[in-house]
Amino acid sequence: MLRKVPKQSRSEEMVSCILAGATRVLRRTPLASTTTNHIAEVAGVSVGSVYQYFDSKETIATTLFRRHLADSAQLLRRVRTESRGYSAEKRLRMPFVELLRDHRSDIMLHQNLMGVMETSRPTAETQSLIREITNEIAAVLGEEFPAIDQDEIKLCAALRQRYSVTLVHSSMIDPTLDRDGVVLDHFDSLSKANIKALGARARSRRRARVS
Amino acid sequence: MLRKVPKQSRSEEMVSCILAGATRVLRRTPLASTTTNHIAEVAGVSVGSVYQYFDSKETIATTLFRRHLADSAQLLRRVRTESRGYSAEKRLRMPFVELLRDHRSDIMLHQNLMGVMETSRPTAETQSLIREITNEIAAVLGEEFPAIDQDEIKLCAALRQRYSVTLVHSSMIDPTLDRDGVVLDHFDSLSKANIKALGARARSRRRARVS
Amino acid sequence: MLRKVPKQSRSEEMVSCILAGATRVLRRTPLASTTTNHIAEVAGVSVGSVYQYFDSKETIATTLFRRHLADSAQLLRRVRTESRGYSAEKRLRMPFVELLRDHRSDIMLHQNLMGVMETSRPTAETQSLIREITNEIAAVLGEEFPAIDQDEIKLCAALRQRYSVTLVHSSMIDPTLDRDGVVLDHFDSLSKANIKALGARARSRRRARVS
Amino acid sequence: MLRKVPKQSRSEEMVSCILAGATRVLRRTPLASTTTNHIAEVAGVSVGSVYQYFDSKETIATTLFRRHLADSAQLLRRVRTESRGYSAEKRLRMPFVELLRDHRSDIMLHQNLMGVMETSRPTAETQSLIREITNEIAAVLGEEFPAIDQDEIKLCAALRQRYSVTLVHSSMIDPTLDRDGVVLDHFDSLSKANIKALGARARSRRRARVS
DNA sequence: AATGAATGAGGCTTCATTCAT
DNA sequence: CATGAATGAAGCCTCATTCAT
Repeated sequence: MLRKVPKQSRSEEMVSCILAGATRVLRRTPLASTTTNHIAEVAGVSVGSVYQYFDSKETIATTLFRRHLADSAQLLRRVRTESRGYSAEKRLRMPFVELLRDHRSDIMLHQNLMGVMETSRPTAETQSLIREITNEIAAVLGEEFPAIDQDEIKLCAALRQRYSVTLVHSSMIDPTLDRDGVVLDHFDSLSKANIKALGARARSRRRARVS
Repeated sequence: MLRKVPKQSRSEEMVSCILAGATRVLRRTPLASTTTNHIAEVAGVSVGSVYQYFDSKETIATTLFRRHLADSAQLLRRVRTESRGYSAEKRLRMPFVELLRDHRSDIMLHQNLMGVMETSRPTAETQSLIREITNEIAAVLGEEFPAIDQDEIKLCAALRQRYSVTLVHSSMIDPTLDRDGVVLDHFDSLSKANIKALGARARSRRRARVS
Repeated sequence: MLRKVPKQSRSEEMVSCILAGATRVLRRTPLASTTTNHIAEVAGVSVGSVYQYFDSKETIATTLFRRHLADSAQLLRRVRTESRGYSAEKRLRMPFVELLRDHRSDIMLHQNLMGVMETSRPTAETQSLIREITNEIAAVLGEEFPAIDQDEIKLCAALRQRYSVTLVHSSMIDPTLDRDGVVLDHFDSLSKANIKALGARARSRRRARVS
Repeated sequence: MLRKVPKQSRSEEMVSCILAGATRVLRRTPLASTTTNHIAEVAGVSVGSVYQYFDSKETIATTLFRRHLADSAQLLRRVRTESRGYSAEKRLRMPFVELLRDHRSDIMLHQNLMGVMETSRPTAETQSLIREITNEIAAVLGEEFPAIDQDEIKLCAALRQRYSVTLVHSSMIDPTLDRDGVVLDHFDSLSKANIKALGARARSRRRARVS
């Protein structure tokens, strides 16, 4: 994805600069009206240098998005390893709350990053990161429901991930959701339904196998 | 919203043409890379005509989004009037299934429409349309639970609407989630929980009144 | 110049309406950013009607300019016939003062009308109107200097007309000229020089003829 | 005024190119019907480069006008330093003749430049350049009449400058006025009157001081 | 590598003019 | 004739990208 993998510290610094600049810009400006020149200016480097390391502004946004995904995956893994013994519901609620807080403090930035996903087809690396996140969720569910089929658990995990994301984004858009913990209430409802559905599907499958 | 309210039938036709063209374009192209000229071309009208009625492509998308909301409200109303006698759960499932199908057959179009919501603050008219949809849901719930307080019903309706939207969009962002009816299973779980909660509130209220 | 000479009262009314509208518009808007549609709107008629009577917005401005020239010529003629017996200097000062007042009350309008002159080559009719004005000035000078050659007088008249116009316009542009009668002082200086030059050329011609 | 102050020699060249191109265009085309693209094309640079340095064609014309003022000031200074010993009248006539010739060989260009003045309020820089020109005239007068009060001389210089401009523009609007040196004759009349007035003031002052 | 000036395709928008009603 | 919606050529301007220094 990077045109050139930075090997020297100077190059790494350059890339960090550009990404930091882009982050600052995307916090205030919709991606559509962001310009490469502006990113370069804010980053304190020249446009030429931006093109030294990135193919286009979409590439920059995508990189930023991948970093965000990687951070999220890491958060989930950390919480999972540190929370053994608690119920799946609790273990999955914690990172949600944290992500919610992160997003709220940088609404436009995250809207911009989401926009990247919506506009371009996800790359293999992006999909792999998403899978990593789903796997983390699935791991927690699997520890609570060891009897349930792995595929089934992965589906539930994927759905849960999706609506977590949707809820976070909804909370950024819809001001009525942005207070009194309404979003958390929704999350809890969906979470309960998610786990109940898991049980239901498990039972129906067992019945199907028996008959 | 429209720059000029069409007075002659010719104008109404013009607006329809433009919206139809925009629909066709947005089914294939992300809003960001859509151009006014392209919409005009596909619509078979001149750019000038587009600007006669719309300020920008965003305005067109917003109009389309409002039409979508209006269509959804109408669908709910139609189903409600045609399904008297059935259980609330069934009466609310039907339009969900239909909306789910609609969205999945036009994923990019609906992603584009959602993008409009995400980018701009909702207008009074948009909010009013959403309220209309909530009211339809509330009406169905109210017919099944005539004893329950209106405010209580409205709250449940609002929550149910949000869940539904969340699920539809989740299924849109990752279509693989709809294998094996996973989304529908989750909808059913949520729906049952929603109605159960309503019943619970009804009973507790009755108890409160008795004692 | 007019596409069609209005014969019926309705048509005349139409033309008056359009010119009145254009006048109102050009009082506030530079000709370059004036639009036919706006003129029509302010005039309270449809664009189509404007094109029924005028070829283009330039034609409208030109017509307005011609009316202004005709008015000026009429003013000069009136003052000339009513001021016999006074010195040429006084007789020519009076209309200047009046024109100065007129222009000051409608600065942008007159700037716009001048712009028409500067942009397009003057038509035969325009030139004829200007000649009419020059002739009025020449008549006054001729009455005071009956011995001087007619051609010489016409040249002086033309120059006087030109710098009168230039002074009026300068007074509109340069704020330092717009107070304490500075413009009038200039006019008087130029006027005196004009008349002196007339005498000087007369003498030099006489000398040339003699030798 | 310039969007960006050219730092590299390449940039200065660019700006010169654009101004040269604009000059060539404005010699043939009224500013109103001049386009940025056309200027760029004639200048042999891309539109983008034009916009890198100028906000609009008006800005370009304004720059050209300022250069013209600066050139005029320089001309006056040069003539003044090279003509010591001659009478003030002769020293001031020379640059007038030259400016007259310049303007007549580029009538439309100078009409366009004047148009800029008429359309926009004069900036501080423009006013400063005009003051510079007035100072040059005042310097010449001051050398001939060292006894006269500076303020008095400045007033005469300012008036003389205005007359000159008025005459030059008159001859531009109607070139036939320059047959037989009519404009020059008028200039001489005004010049004599101007200097006579100065002498008169000088004498009256001396008298005032004596008595 | 870094720089930043130069490029120019292409999007946006206006508005003079036409023409069906 | 009057109307005003429709047209589309043409100007404006931006900004992703290149490339000489």
